[in-house]
Amino acid sequence: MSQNPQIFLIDGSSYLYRAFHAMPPLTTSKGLPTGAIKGVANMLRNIKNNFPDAPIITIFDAKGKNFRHEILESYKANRPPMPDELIKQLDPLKKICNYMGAPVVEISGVEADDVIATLASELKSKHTVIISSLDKDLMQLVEDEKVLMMNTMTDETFDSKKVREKFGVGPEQIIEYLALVGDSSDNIPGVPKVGPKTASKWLTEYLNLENLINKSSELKGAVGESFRDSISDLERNIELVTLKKDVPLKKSISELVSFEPDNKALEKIYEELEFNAWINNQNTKTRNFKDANYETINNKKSLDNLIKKINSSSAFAIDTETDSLDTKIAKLIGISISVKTEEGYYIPIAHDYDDSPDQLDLNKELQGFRKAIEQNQHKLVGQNLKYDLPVLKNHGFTIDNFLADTMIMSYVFNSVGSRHGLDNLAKNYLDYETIKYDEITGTGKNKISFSKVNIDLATNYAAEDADVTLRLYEFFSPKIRSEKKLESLLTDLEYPVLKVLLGMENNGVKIDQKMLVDYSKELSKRLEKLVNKAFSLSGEEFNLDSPKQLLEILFNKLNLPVLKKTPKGQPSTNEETLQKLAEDYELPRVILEYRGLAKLKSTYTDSLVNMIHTNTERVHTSYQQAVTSTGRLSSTEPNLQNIPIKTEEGRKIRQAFIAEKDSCIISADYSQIELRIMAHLSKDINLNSAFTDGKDVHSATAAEIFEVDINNVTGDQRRKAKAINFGLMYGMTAFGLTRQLGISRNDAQMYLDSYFSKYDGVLKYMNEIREQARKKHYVETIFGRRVHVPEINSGNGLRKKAAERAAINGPLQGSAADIIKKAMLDVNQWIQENSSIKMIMQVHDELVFEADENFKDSCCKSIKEIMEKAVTLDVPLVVDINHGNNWNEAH
DNA sequence: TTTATCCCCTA
DNA sequence: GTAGGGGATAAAT
Repeated sequence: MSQNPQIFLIDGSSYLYRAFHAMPPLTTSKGLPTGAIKGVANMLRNIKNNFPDAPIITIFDAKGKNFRHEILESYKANRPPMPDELIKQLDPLKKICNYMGAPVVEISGVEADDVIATLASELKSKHTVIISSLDKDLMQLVEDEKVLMMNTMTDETFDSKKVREKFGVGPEQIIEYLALVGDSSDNIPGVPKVGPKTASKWLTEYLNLENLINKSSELKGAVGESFRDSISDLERNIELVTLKKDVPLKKSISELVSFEPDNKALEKIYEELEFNAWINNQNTKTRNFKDANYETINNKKSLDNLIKKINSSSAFAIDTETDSLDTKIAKLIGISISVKTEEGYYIPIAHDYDDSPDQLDLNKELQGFRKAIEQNQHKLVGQNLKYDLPVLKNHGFTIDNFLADTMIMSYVFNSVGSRHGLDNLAKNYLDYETIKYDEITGTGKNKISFSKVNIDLATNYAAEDADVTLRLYEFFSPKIRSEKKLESLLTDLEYPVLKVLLGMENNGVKIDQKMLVDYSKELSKRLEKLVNKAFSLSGEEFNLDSPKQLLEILFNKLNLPVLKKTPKGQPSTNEETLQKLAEDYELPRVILEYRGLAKLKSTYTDSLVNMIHTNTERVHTSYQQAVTSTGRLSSTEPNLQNIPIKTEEGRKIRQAFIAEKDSCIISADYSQIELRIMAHLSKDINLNSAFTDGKDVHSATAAEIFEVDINNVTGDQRRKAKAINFGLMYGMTAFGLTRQLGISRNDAQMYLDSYFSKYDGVLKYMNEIREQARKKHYVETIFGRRVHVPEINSGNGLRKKAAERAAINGPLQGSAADIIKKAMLDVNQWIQENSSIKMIMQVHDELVFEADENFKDSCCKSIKEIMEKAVTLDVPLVVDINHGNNWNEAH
């Protein structure tokens, strides 16, 4: 290592874009976007923290064109303009850099890279220059002992050896390498057919471009031909990728190096940007909270002390460590508690490794602790309690209440901004990097059970999780408490729903295993026949499951016409395309049938059987309460919300969803709930009257659009009206309608115009929603749930339009989700008094029950009534309800 | 072993 | 056109 002092040159523009896309769309309470600022500023803080003595200079691209545009007109022509949301963040960020003592340099007419090259060449005699950037062009500047490059995101440092490893050529060859390969992000065309492999091979063999050009006749094949054709472009490419090292600077080097920070101004701008965690925290610890104190509880005295603290606290966080994600079999390895931020306690219970120390026994020394938790359960805070509560319950804790769940708090606060796992929340809201589970247990085949984790390590990890959970609780509490609707949504809807979901997951659903296994065998036989048929039609064997191989057969071997391409440019083989091809060819028809049956077998028959729990012989899905942007639940392992229904074959899967002996399945679903919500929210007269008069809504719509009597609506007219009604809820476009109905663009537009002229209340409502979204960046459901649409003012037209559609859909889908959640609470309340029925599934607008055969009719009557009364809208809510021996019969 | 792509199932 | 989960293959690691 060189003895010269280090200095950092930061490529601000490069990190700005990266942070903009990587960070959640944070804004201040006034709506100023801050995600990108925070990302870049955080990186600077880390550098300052890790290299406290190194000066930093930040370089940004100046606005406008530069000399490279004169060399190549199309240079960077494929770059979209900088989004508005990003432009707004430029000035505050540059201020922060300056205040931190990392002066900003931007010079017009050249790029940031040229400025960096100039600074590096001036500084390298007296400093070790570390260039921090994501841009590979800068690799050309690397010189061992003098200039290094670093990717601060991944902590990779590049010397010439690392450059050679990554690109196959040294830093001095990078310019010629780039001239050969080109750069798609800068829109510099390289030599066609020459990629990284060929370029490094040639440059290693011929050492430089000059030799390569002189001996170009030796180069073989199509690649050689392509090279000879492109020789004239190479000189231009060299000019484009070579960085200028003689850019005139406005400030002297010594001035830049000795630039002084302004901490007062820095505090002030952090306040304006609401980076609260950074205020008064100049020294940035990335891992441990300042003075955090984590303790292992392994004797009676410290346990009693902890119990006292729990008793006198106003809220305490709890987290369980176990050996399985399945709560039904998970064994409790330890429990962590935090009663006060910066404090955390870990009680190891079942750690078991060589020399593991004695631990307190759950049924002996920990009895008093168990009582304390039970008695203080109304003060209990957790992160994803749907996991911890059943685990605790299975280990003898009687808990059916809690104070807060930080995962749900985050979800209600902003369902869109980020994922709601603890690690993410700590990072996004506390600026804190947690110890990761994988770090202490390892991954893949080296992964060890938590019981094998050293207790000291486990204490740091687990106590930190409890500490972070309590901090998150304190972070979200005031924010949610000040918004009464959000507070009510959280405590009156989501928390009670969490408890209902616990019950449903525990109930599970009975599956007819034999039937599914038999069906799977039948499918295997039919699939084998189809495979053989496909082989004989195509003249060779291939993997029908591989779109890539199929594409080769269909379009290259058999030369079928390419009707559609995938987003990545490959000819598509999706159902829609194959359907059209099937009109003229047999193979696509066989593939379609194969795909349908293969999907049934792999996704439903086989995997559903695999998910039958050995202990209960039932399937227990996991409902995710903090995933969707709109408030809906989602279902995983297995997903019970996408069981087939549309085809006869598919419905056989539903026949396998059965009830215990002397019980039956009841299915209750809301009819047209989202359209009814649209009627309620828009107050459109026509739409409202269709529902209040109990008409068939699609026929009523058809009657309006086509100006016929509702009794004379044809099947085709109703089908079209139905498509329009559905499109309505998805933020319909004429283009979408065209595809759905297979009609011309003009006709689609005509139907739309006709619709909105008859339903002008709907049109008005849609415009109002878009307006509200633009102003507030979110829309609201009937229950006051917020659906954030951060890209509503995006400079990118496509994204903006997509955000508008999401804004229109949000209140409809979201209110429907609110309503069925409320219905679940009401029905569950009623179930408390009726042991003869269990709620077993929720499928967005449908609730499924398993009920005693003897009481099925009275159950149906009660459930229908409760669900229809869950909320009162301007239009009636209607529930269709049925019972049967299986889910298919009940639907 | 992980990640990306394509395809397809639901409300 | 909205909102999701997940299987199989192929490439990247």
